[in-house]
Parts: sequence; structure tokens; C-alpha cells
Amino acid sequence: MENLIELFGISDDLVPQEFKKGHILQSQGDVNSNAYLVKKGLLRSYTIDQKGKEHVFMFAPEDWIISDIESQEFHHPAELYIECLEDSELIILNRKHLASVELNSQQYQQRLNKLSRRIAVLQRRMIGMMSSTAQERYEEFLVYYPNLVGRVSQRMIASYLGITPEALSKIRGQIAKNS
Amino acid sequence: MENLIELFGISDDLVPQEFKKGHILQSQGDVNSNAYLVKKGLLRSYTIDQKGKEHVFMFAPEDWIISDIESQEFHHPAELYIECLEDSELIILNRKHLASVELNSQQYQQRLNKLSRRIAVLQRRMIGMMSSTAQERYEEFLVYYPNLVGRVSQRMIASYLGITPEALSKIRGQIAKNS
DNA sequence: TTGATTTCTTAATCTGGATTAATAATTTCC
DNA sequence: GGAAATTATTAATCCAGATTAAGAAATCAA
Repeated sequence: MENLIELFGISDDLVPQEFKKGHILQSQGDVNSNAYLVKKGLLRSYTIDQKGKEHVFMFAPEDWIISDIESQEFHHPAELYIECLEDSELIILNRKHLASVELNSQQYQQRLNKLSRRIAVLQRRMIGMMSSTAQERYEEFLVYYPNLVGRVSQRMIASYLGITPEALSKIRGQIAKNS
Repeated sequence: MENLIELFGISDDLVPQEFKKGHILQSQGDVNSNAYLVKKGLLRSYTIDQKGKEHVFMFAPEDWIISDIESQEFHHPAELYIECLEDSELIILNRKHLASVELNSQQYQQRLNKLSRRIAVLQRRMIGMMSSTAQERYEEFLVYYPNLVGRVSQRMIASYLGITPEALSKIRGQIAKNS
């Protein structure tokens, strides 16, 4: 738990809590949202749009932090649901931990680093979304997140990629055929 | 220049430099990339993909900071070109300013805040990309960036939205007709 | 265990936006 | 100021991925 202490300072109450698969940690519209650090298990965040369709925004396996930044940082109603895809052990980080606590320089640097990484990931994903076909995005997903492949349903991978499960199924058939 | 000093600490050499419209500040592949704070004018960042197509990643009008985070923070070759769309006055922030300088707590908080906002913007854009039609995205662009509309060519707005200029032209025709 | 629900696949049809092409309007630059 | 280049518009055709539908496989729940 070393790195955690470094990142979030003193932390008496930062003890993992257990949640069951299927548990929804927060919902669209919630105003008091947290960040979740995954010690064990797997989470996802997703929206449901005007047309009632679900879109996976991200997956968070072990050692990832997941939150709706806009809600968590700027106190807006959450855009994202956050859900356990497996039984999970989580450390819940609320505003008390994340804001206004006096940290040392190294801790701040690490937080800046974490946020920068997140931006880099989103930048890459955004560019991929604009410039690559669904098949190319799927193949890149396989490379970047090989450990997620067996753990997450096709349906959700498709949603993450911005396509329908039918389209992903077709792509997979295509790939299987050509090899 | 108050807020700048707050954000980036002491800053003798943080003097605006002038660049002409069309000037390319950095190119894809560059390893020593900077961040640019726009005091006056307008920048954009963009990639060119495998198929030779250009994709605008972001615009940066006055008081925005633009960079290729992955390159700037993690020393990877830049993915993004950064170009002046107007004659501009810029403050160039290199690693010396952005990393390892000892800042006070408030300065760190402000930097964290800036990065969080960037993530929030990218989150919104990503979700929009997955869940909205081109027309919806264009209309949202008009609301979010009304000040950019006259200043930036349709071509680039289309590119930012992830569509072709022809498609945007059709959408604009559509909107004009229905009002 | 078994019935019910959810997930995955395959296939036919449809559609938003891409591509191609051609012309008009604007901007650039000598 | 005028030729050349870039930008914007319109229209015809095309295509990646959506939609719809229906059956098979896997998972869940009692």
C-alpha cells in the first residue's frame, strides 16, 4: 500500500471495502461522487445516452483509479455510472482525500503524472476514434488490454469501441477467417 | 500575467514570442516538445494518420495551453503537429518550467485543476463521439465554442468533429433550411 | 436441474456519412 | 490587381457499420 500513501497522503480510513459483481457504485446524476481505487476485481464506467443506449467509457482492473472527473472534481452531476463487473475490493477516495489535503511535492508530482497519463490515453483513444476503422480499433484494444479480453463480454468491448455487438462479432469472424 | 506566475512559478524567461500564421511550432515525431500558452492568436493541434488524412485534435485560443501531453510529459515522439492559425503571441513552456520545479501547494492545486478540466473536456468529447450524430456534435460545438466559429475554417471544424467538409456543408445547409 | 434471461453469431436490409467530381467563392501571394 | 491555390457547396454513388430478426450458446437464478 506504499504507493497509495504516497499519492493520497495520510490514510487511516483508506481500507478496502468489498462489493459484489453487479453492484452499482454510482449513477448518472449523482452529485456526491467518489473515485475508486481497485485493489481487486474489475469496474467499468458508462453512460446511457438520450436514445437509451449504453456506452462504456472505461474499464478499471487492479490498481486503476476510476471516477467521473467532472463530477468528482467540479461537483457537477455525474455523467457516468460506475459498476462492478466482478466481485471487487475497492478503496473509496472522496473529496476529503482528493482535494485540499496538504501533500508534499513528490506526492503532487505523482498526481500530476497520473492525470497526464489519463490525458495521454484519452488523446490516443480520441485520435483512434477519428482515424481508425472498427477493426483497427479492436486489434489495438487486443494489444493494449490483453488481460481484459477474457474477463469482459464482447458486448462491452464493442460498446467501448463505439460499435454494436453485431459489428464486433462480424469483425471477429473476419479475423478468425484470415488466420 | 499574475495567474501564469501562480501556475508556473518564477518566470524570468516566460516572455511572449511572436509567430506568424501558418508557422508550425512542432511536428509529428518531434522528441523535444513544449507546451504553448496562447497570449494572443489561435493555435491548433492535429495528427496525420496512416492514410494521410488530417485530424484536428484541439484548438487553443487566448489563455489556453496546448501541447502533446504524451510527448511533453513522457518524452515520447510527438503524435501531434501544433500550428498557428493566426499570427500569435505565445509563451513557450519547456520541461524546465513544467517539471521538477518546486511549487507551492496552491500552484500544484491549480495545475491539477487544469489537467482535470482537460480530462473532463476529453471525456465529454469522447462520449459525444460515441453517442451523437455529426449534426448533434456540430450544434454542440457551436454552443461550446461560439467564439471559434468565425475564426476557424469549416474544413477544420469538420475535421475536429470527425467528419468531412462535404458532410459539414450538408449539415449546415440542413440547419439553414430548417429555420 | 431446468427454465429464464442474457450473450453471441449470422444474415438481410438500411442509412449516415465517405468518396468522387465539378463548380463557385474566397484567400494568398507575386 | 490578377493568376493560382485553397475553401465551400452541391450532387451522385458507395460503403462501413447500424438495425432488425432469429436461432444457438452460455449464464443465472430458483
